Amino acid sequence: MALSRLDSDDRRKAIVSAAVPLFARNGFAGTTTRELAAAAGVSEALLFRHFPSKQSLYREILTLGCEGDPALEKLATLPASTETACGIVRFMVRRFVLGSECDRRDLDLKMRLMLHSCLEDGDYARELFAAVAPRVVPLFTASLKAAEAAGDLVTLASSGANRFWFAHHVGAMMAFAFLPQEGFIPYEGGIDRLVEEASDFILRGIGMTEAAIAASRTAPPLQSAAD
Amino acid sequence: MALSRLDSDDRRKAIVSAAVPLFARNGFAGTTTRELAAAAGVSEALLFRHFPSKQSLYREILTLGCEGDPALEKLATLPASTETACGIVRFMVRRFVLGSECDRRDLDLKMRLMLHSCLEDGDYARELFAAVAPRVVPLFTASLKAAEAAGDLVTLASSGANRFWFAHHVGAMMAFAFLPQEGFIPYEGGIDRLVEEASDFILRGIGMTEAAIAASRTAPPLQSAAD
DNA sequence: ACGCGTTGTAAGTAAGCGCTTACTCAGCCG
DNA sequence: CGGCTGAGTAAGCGCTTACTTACAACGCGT
Repeated sequence: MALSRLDSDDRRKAIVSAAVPLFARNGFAGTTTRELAAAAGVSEALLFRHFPSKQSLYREILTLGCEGDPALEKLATLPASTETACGIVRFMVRRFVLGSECDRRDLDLKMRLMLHSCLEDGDYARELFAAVAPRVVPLFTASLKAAEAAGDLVTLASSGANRFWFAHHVGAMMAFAFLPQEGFIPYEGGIDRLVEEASDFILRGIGMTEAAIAASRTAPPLQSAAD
Repeated sequence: MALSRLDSDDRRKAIVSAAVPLFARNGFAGTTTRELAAAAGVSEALLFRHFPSKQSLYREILTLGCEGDPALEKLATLPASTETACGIVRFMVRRFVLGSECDRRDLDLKMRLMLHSCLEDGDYARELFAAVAPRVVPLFTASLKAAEAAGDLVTLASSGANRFWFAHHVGAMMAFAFLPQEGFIPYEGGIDRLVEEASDFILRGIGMTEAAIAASRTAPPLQSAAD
């Protein structure tokens, strides 16, 4: 096997990135070290030189996977407003259903690791949400307040953070439903309509007025625009 | 091992019911035939006398698990109405978060099998939803129409079935979040408040008026009452 | 009492698992 | 060049896996 020599760090990274889809697809118990080595194009022995155990390779993948989405960084620059609240919802739903910029595979892998974690100890899921939440939830709740002040949002007793999670749940569950080749929820209508209906459902759910929802429907997607 | 002799059918059932929690907890690849035999209190050999393979035992569990929830039968007796629509939503959310009548374990097992299926081929999930949907969705959409006629529901372009699935998604995802010992979503407030906020979120989302939502909040839980 | 089908098991099997050992070879410094 | 270091592997270790085989014990009709 003609194998180009890499330094330790690059080889580690190569092994990790080759291992991600395997663990995502088959889970920890369902993936063998032989498969991992073959996918990385190296011998099993080399795999164990770089990682003391299969478990430690899996752990490394999960902790690396906890690094937040770069798309979240853009959010920080947005003003708290009705438009931002609506934009976050529509962006999130579109992303869950369609994936990020036509890259459905990356979403697929993350969702699968997420589900595997959820079936195991939940550590990965917990850390992932702990990393993501502080970058989105404060902006979202602030935007809810701004929308309320602007008369675009009904005043509710419900917690802003919880409303964010409910919104997330609708999107996330749709992503799960599309994980198998053939989705398992018999939605009506096509994908685009589904995204719009789900977004509208959520916006109504968080208390947005019909006028604000209608306005957001034709607004451009999220960008760090003027206030 | 002093083992009471059972006839073939009873032994099969005993093996299946012993196997369910193992497969649910550890998945197919993560469960060994030794563990299965030990859990059923029989030898591995007997296990293979009753099931030609580990896979066939797993399949049997999944197909048996597709049989609908008895609680769904009661629904058929309900009239299509605002109260029924609200009742279905509140019932579903409570069930997903708290489990059926204090039996959280059963819910746990079904959710886990569901997730495992979702990570595999999705067949179990698809069949389960195919079995459940026709018993709930028609009543739900009919109730939406009745609510709309009664002035309790805003008229929307959105499909009734899709609105049902969105409602389901909020509840299901909360159930997933509570699968690990420690939930992985940082909800605010206690469980009861969470159930109420989620239900209200959904009811607003499907287009229910605030008045109807408020009325349903104090209504008794679902029962086949008079119209 | 006896034969016979069914229920059950102890003791395997080959194959595959995670992981280790003992080794080769390329590159680099003196 | 010669010795050293670190990347890389072939081969196989001990153990577990899913699955089999050969045989024992029960229950029941005759």
